[in-house]
Amino acid sequence: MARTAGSDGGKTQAAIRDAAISLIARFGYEAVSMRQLAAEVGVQAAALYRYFPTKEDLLYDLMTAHMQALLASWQEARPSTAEPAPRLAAFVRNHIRFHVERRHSTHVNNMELRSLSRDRLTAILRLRASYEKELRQILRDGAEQGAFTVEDVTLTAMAIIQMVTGVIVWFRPDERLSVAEVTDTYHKMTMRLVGAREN
Amino acid sequence: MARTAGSDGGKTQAAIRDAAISLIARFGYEAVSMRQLAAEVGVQAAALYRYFPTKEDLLYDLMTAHMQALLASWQEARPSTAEPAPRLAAFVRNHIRFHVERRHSTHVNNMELRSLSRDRLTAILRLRASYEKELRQILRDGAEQGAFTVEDVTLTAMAIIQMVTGVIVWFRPDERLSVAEVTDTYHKMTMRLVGAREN
DNA sequence: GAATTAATTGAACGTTCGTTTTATTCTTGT
DNA sequence: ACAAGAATAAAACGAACGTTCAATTAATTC
Repeated sequence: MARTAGSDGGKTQAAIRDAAISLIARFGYEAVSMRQLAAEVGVQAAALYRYFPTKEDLLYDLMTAHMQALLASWQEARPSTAEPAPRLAAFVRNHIRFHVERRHSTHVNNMELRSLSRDRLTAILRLRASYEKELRQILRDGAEQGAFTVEDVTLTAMAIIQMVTGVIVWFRPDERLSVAEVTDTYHKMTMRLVGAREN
Repeated sequence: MARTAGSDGGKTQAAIRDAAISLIARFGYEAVSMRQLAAEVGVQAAALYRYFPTKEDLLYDLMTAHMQALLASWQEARPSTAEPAPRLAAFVRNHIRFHVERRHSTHVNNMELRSLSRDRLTAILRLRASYEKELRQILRDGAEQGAFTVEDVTLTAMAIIQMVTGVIVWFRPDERLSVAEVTDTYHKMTMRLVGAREN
């Protein structure tokens, strides 16, 4: 057999991306075979190679798209004010919202870095660093203006990132807490963590 | 050929555990082959099966040992006082010390849960839950006694665990900060996070 | 409606995987 | 000195892996 009725390259490529994110998030990159992925999409394994030259190319594509979407969402959400407190609040709230909405691809980006080649790992880490730099700048401004108490900007930034990204490890929608409640509590904890003045 | 001069089952088993932790932490469970592991130990792949019936048995052995060592270290370190603040301080300090000392096996326990069978996953998660329960109890006592400000005990416990375990993601000894400095800063951040009264 | 391009199949490639089997050598207790 | 058992090597097993290739059909273009 050959080309099937109604087949469309664009739709197939999108379906591959979706299936790959969900399968890799659940079972891990190494544990997911190209045949298993193809079966989920509803094609033969060979068809995948029309869209992604290798398995690693597919992984890199997914991770790059995730990081670029994260950076874009922060550019969209960042406030214009120079005041540290509302900027930190916006960062935490946007971060949690984005990561809860994209649990699966966040999982892929956090767990599968070691399956990338050196160059591609470097590229992803560069994108990640530029995102974390935004948080460090907020903390540095807050410390300099006396609005925050921060012992070490880099360390505090990592602590906050780990804390808020960790939401996706345990949070499941439709449970005890809503996204809004979780975000509110994390916002309060973050503000206390940096010793923000009450106002 | 067959048995080699100076071979000793006890030493070989310990060498297998050490090599497995370091290789799996670096490359991931699925990516490490039994042949690669055997080469690191300095034996043939078949020799591994004298000590561990299957690859998954080996992984489960490593993860169980890690969790039991963690619980044991807390039993050793927990203070006898009923005051929440020193108890929380001891928890955070012991947690960071333990995890920095055992970066590799912590990595294995955090990353490879999905490679376990259902029953074994449940067993590991049970051990983990009993550890987290200790932290929740401290937070609950602190909130009830008015020593802490805690919006949600479960959520705050997860936030603290994620934050302090995250140290191993970025911290490397022999760098800018010492373990003691990192521990001190995390201790201060944790105390502010839970709104601990100064005293 | 013929020619061209796009999308997919089915079969096969060589390699590596976890694991088993069998035979051989070393160590230990008597 | 020798038997018993522990420890390992070497080779092999079938299955699964990522990937390639030629053939074939559907859609598009002229």
